[in-house]
Amino acid sequence: MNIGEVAKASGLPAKTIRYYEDIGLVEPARSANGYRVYGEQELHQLAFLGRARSLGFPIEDCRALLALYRDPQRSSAEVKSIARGHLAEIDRKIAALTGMHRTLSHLVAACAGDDRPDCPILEDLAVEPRG
Amino acid sequence: MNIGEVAKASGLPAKTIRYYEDIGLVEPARSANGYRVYGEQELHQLAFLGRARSLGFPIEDCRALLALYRDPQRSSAEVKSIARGHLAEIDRKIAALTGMHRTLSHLVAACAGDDRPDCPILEDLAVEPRG
DNA sequence: CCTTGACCTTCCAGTCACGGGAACCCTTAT
DNA sequence: ATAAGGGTTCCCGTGACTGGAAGGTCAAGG
Repeated sequence: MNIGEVAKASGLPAKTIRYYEDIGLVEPARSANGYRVYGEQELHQLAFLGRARSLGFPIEDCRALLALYRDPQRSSAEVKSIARGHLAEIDRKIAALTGMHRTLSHLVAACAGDDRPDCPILEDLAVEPRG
Repeated sequence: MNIGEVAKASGLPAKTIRYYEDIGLVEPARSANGYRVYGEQELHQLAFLGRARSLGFPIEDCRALLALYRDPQRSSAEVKSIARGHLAEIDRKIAALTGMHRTLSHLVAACAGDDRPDCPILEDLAVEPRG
């Protein structure tokens, strides 16, 4: 398969697939004309990466997960540890966003949104320095 | 005030303050020796930016908010519109993260985490391409 | 045989919001 | 004279791609 077919089948853009080769994630063979040639295995691995990325795993986690995926001697504990780390990161991000949401939604609710200049949102942002 | 004092008072790193000048957000005067010189007004504006950034507003939103902050003729409607746009973006991000969290927490719960290779997490990631 | 169009290739630049570090200048105190 | 602790500019790196330029390859049609 050429990169276009693999892109269609995996759902990843060709650009992304080349990038993954660049950083050593999935390295296809080359045909005589220099085109990338992918087999079923590479296709599976690219789809695996796409799914992992869609769950928000950073690339380095994906690299580790892919290595475990390839290794029949892996322990599920290693996989679970990576997933738990990522889950903790997700929790952190949700907490940060939830805090912003709470503050901002209060401010938005308090703002008249008319043509006068008075605005609780700006008043909140204009907090005293050093206070 | 020199950049160090302003950094302390505003809570922003000096690097960030220089960056904000680079992109035209807050442009201080210069003293004879080339040092940046900040007044109270600039300090307030930098603190304003720090607060806006801590609520997750992207820089271009901050630029617009700062312009409104400076403009006594502003309408609160403009401020509210920016805030609502950002709030929508936060909602989008929370929804995406919540989806990841749901999937991942199920998978983590289902994984034994022992020294055997069988792993529901990897099985989920190894979804069939094109299916 | 030539051309067109759809592929493919590499490489470079840009994204966002800074942070690290080098190399150098200014001021004050010892 | 020198050392410490400010300040300055400039360039590179981050994460995970995306866009675009310049050019090679291949199959079909006139």
